[in-house]
Amino acid sequence: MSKGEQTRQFIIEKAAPIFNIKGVEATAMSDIMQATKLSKGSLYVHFENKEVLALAAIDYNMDMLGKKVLAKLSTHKTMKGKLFAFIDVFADVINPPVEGGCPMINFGMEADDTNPVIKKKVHSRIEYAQQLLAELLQEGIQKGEFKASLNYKEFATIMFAMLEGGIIISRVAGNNTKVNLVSKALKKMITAQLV
Amino acid sequence: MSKGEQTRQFIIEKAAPIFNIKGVEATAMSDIMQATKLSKGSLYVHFENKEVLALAAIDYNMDMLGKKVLAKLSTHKTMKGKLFAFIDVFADVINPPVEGGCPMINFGMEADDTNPVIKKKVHSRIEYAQQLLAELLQEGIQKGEFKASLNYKEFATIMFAMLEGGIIISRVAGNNTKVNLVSKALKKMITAQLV
DNA sequence: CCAAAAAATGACCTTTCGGTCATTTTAATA
DNA sequence: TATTAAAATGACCGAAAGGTCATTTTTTGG
Repeated sequence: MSKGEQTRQFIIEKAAPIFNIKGVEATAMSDIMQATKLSKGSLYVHFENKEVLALAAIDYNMDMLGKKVLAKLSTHKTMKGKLFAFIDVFADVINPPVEGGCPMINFGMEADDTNPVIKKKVHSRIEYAQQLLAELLQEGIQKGEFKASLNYKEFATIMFAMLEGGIIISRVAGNNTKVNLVSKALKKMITAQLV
Repeated sequence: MSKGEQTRQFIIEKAAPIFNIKGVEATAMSDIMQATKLSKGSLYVHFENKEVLALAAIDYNMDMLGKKVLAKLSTHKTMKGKLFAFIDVFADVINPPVEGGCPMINFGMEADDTNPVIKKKVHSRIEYAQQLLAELLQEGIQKGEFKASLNYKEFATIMFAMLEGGIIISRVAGNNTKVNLVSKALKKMITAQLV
C-alpha cells in the first residue's frame, strides 16, 4: 500500500466516527483536520471534496458494522445461535458495534429527504441486512431447526424493524433497557419457531 | 393574540417542516427568512437565537403529530380500533402526519450524541407515546376486549419499536411496502390478544 | 387621534465554511 | 544516489453562517 493509499485510509478511519456522530452536514472539514492532524490541503489531495469523503466514511461505517456482525455470527453453529448473536451485537446501544450507533439509521434519517445518493446507499445496506436474516432463517428451515411454515422473508423484515426501533428508543433514553426488552421478545418469537 | 404572538407562531409553523426535513444543524436562518419572507432582524425579535427557534419548531412538530394521532383515535370506539388507527396514521411514510416524517426519529437521531436538550425532549415524547399505547391496551383489558394475560407495557414498547423500525426501512426505500408488512404483522399480534 | 411601545428592516460584523494553489517536503524508482 | 512524481503544507479566497443594531414602520391603548 503506497503512502497515498495509507493516508487516504487513515483519513477515512478517523473521519468515520465523526460523520456517524455529527452527521454529514454538521461535520466540517476542520473537524477532520483536527482528528487527523493533517492540513486542509492534504485532505484535498486524497478527496476531491467533502461529499466524496463523506461517502467513503459512510461506506466504512457500514462495512465495519457488517464485519463485526458477521464475525459474531461465525462463532455460532446453529441458526438460532447466529440470529441471537445478530440481535446481541446489533442492539447494544451502550457499546455499539460502530461508534455513534447504527450508521443505517444515522445516515438514512439525515439523507432520506435531502441526499438521494446517500439514501440509495443506505437503502441497499438495509435490504442486504434483511436478506442476511432471511437466509439465516431459510437455512434454519432447511436444516430442520425452524418450522417449515415460517415466512422467513416477512419475519426477517419484522426482526430488523423491531431491532432498529428498539435502538432508537434506547438511544434517546441513554440506556439499554427498552432495547433489551425488545431483544427478549424477539428471541421468544424465534424460539417459538423452533421445531 | 397580539401581532408579536401572531408572527412568532407564524415563524414556528413555517420553520417546523424545514427543521424536520433538513435537521437543526443543516437548517440556516436564511432558510427561515425565505420561508417566512421576513427579514433576519425580525426573526431575532421573536427568537433570541437559532437554538430557541429550533426547540420551538421541534415542539411544534411533535405537538402536531400528537394531535393528528389523537384526532384519529377519537373516531374509533373500540380499543382495537384505536390501536389500528394509531398504526395507520403513524406508519404512512408516503403521506406522513407531519411533513418530513416522524420528528421523534428525525430529531432524536440527530441529537442523541450531540444535543442533550433535544435528546431529553424527544425522550419524553417517546415515553409518552409508549404510555399512550399502554393505556389503550390496559383499557382494552379492563373492558374485556383483550386477554388479561397481556403484558400491556411490554407490548406497547414492542409495538412502538416495530412501527419506528418499519418507518425507517420504508423511508429510505421511498415506499410503504415494508412498513405495511410490519403494520399487518402488528395488527395480527393485536388480534391474537382479543378475547 | 396621538404618543409610546413593539415590530420590522437591512446594512453590517465576525467567524467559519468548503475549496484552491504555489511552494516545500517526502517517497518512489531507475 | 539522483531524478521525478507524489504528498503535505498553510496562506488565501469568496460565500455563507449566526448574530447585532440604529433606524424606520406599524400596533397598541389612553
